[in-house]
Amino acid sequence: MVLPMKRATIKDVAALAGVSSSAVSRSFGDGTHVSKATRRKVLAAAETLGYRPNALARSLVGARTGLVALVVGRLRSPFDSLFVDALAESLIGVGKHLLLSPVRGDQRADDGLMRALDYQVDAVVVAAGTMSPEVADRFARMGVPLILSGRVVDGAGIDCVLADNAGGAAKAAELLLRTGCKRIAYIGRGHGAFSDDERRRGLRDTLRRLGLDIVAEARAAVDREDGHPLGMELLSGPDRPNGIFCMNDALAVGVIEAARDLGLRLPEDLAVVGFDDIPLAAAGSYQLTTVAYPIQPTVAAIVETLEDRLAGADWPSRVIRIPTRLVVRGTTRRLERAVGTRTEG
Amino acid sequence: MVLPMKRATIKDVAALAGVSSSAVSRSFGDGTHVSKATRRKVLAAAETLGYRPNALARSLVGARTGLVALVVGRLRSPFDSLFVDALAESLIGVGKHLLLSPVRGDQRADDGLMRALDYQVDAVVVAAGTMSPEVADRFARMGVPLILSGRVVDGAGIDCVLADNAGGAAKAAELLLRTGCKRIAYIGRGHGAFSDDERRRGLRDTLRRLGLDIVAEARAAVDREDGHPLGMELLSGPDRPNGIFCMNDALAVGVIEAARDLGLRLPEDLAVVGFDDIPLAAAGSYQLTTVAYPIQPTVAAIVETLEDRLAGADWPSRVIRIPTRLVVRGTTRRLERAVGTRTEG
DNA sequence: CTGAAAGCGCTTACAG
DNA sequence: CTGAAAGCGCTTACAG
Repeated sequence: MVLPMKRATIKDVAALAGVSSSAVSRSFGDGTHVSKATRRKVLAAAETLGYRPNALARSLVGARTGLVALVVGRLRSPFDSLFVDALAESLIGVGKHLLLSPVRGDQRADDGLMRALDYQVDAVVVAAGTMSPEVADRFARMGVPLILSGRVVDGAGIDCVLADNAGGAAKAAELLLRTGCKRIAYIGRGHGAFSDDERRRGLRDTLRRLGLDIVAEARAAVDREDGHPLGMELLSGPDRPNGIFCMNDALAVGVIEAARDLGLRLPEDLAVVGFDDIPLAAAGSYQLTTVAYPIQPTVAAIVETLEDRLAGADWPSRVIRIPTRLVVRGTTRRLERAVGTRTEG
Repeated sequence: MVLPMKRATIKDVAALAGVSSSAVSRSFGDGTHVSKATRRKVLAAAETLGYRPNALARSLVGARTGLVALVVGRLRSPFDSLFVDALAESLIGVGKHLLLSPVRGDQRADDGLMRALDYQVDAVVVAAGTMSPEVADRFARMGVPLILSGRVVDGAGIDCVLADNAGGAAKAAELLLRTGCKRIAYIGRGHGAFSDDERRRGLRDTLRRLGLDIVAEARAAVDREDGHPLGMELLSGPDRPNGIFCMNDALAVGVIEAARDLGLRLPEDLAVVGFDDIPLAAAGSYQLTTVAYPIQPTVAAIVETLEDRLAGADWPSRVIRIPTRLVVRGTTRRLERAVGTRTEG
């Protein structure tokens, strides 16, 4: 039986290589202030001992931990999991690791944020929950960058990355109008959720410019499962809408199911437009027209902002809007004059 | 403008409270060996300074880090993201934090595992990638528990948690047979993926016991997007199968799309059974019959095993099989004698 | 119960 | 280029 073996430390390597621990440390650092010969000896010793620097001890000295926390809610929508996946992968690319700080119940991201601080994270990305001013302030004072995903909050040192919600909603509204919808409804999350609010207002403002208004609204969580009952409700009433803009694709898919259960034809009786462009939107059974919110650019903007901040950038705060793109599929009617093109900016 | 403020340390608290750092440390520890009065003073001082122990420094001394790494691939299937979500949440419940170690391309989980080790994780859950014996051995020698999710690998100190794949596949096979399917195909991942292999064999063995065999097989990744072309291929041939068992629900949904594109009626012309029971399987548009692989018990078993190991349990290795359950929906024909019941064990 | 001291594994000025 | 020393923020025996 093999006895539990302690991890090799810098001292072990120094001893084997016949040098000081300083030399070992330098050999694993930027490689400066070490002779090639010393470095070679050190690396060889490290190899035989299977030595790898202890990231935790290293960060105690004042260097960065390489840890970035993500405060996130339930991974319900496919969009969320794709986002987490892309972020984790992207961070590895810049030598950082993602620490998950899940929060539930829509409330206090504060707990997750404070836990992250205990681990001396280099930065925190907040994608869910609400943040108290006290906690935000604390991050600012400690110089830990805070990046909000999907919402804008004013505050020194707080950067925000999110979709051009109003623009995307306007595109959806215009498409619905131009394809003949007059009674347009909105289904969203409600309760003051940031992106939801912006999308609803984007729709409303565009409609109002033409003298129309949202004819009905429903609020829910953001699941496909929630979309179904809300769709049923909205579509069973007396003054049925003939167009529905949904806060996201997951809800839209639920609405489509509901429309089918009611025997409505899409897009003849009802047009549906979603938001996100999750993979399922392209599935044959849904063919959902939607406002694409691309994940790669979003994650890239987050990581870039994060690196700028860690490099010392000290602008008061930055808001990056990710452009959206209308993807026209089968749940909306054809434009009278549209020919051939399926996607438009 | 507020100057960046250093985090309060144990010394700051000790000074303010007028005690030694030892006293502070004890007050934040198990609370033993401190008088109530001292403790109260310390906690008050900590409160005013906003002090919280540095988790990293704490773990340097030899205690645990509270970090658990998850080596995971792309979060493609909804099952994966639900799993990550449940695991992260469950770990918070026992005071641990999930560090994401994403790996790509199906290969070397080794990189992710070694990175995890650099952060002195208390344990690692491996849900993707292949692991070299050297790395597994290293974990064993260092006494860091390794828990495999979804696969069995022999090795000292390696525990495994996974579905009762053979049993689940047998249930699927029996249902297909009892509802009249004679030409049964399998669509899976191929390339020796562990669970895929077990499910395929479970199907084959059950069929063989009745003198039948799998009439066709297709290999793919595990996406819905992959299921479609494979379904097309399998269903366009001369000797079309009338029953397909898919390695997971995502693939099955793609197959359903393909069947529809070909004008096949489900379940009359073709029966489809999946595995996992993702939320989408219950959607009106799919109504997929599937072998449910429940996530909560799986995650619970993982966390429990992890805690047992950290508590010093030293059995050589443990394999936990999570029972599956057949959920009968619309993609399979009705049993001749079945009445009323939609779910059977 | 309490504090001074040593030490966890590293890095970083500081001399040489 | 190189090493001895101090120190990062904590905990843990060890005396008192």
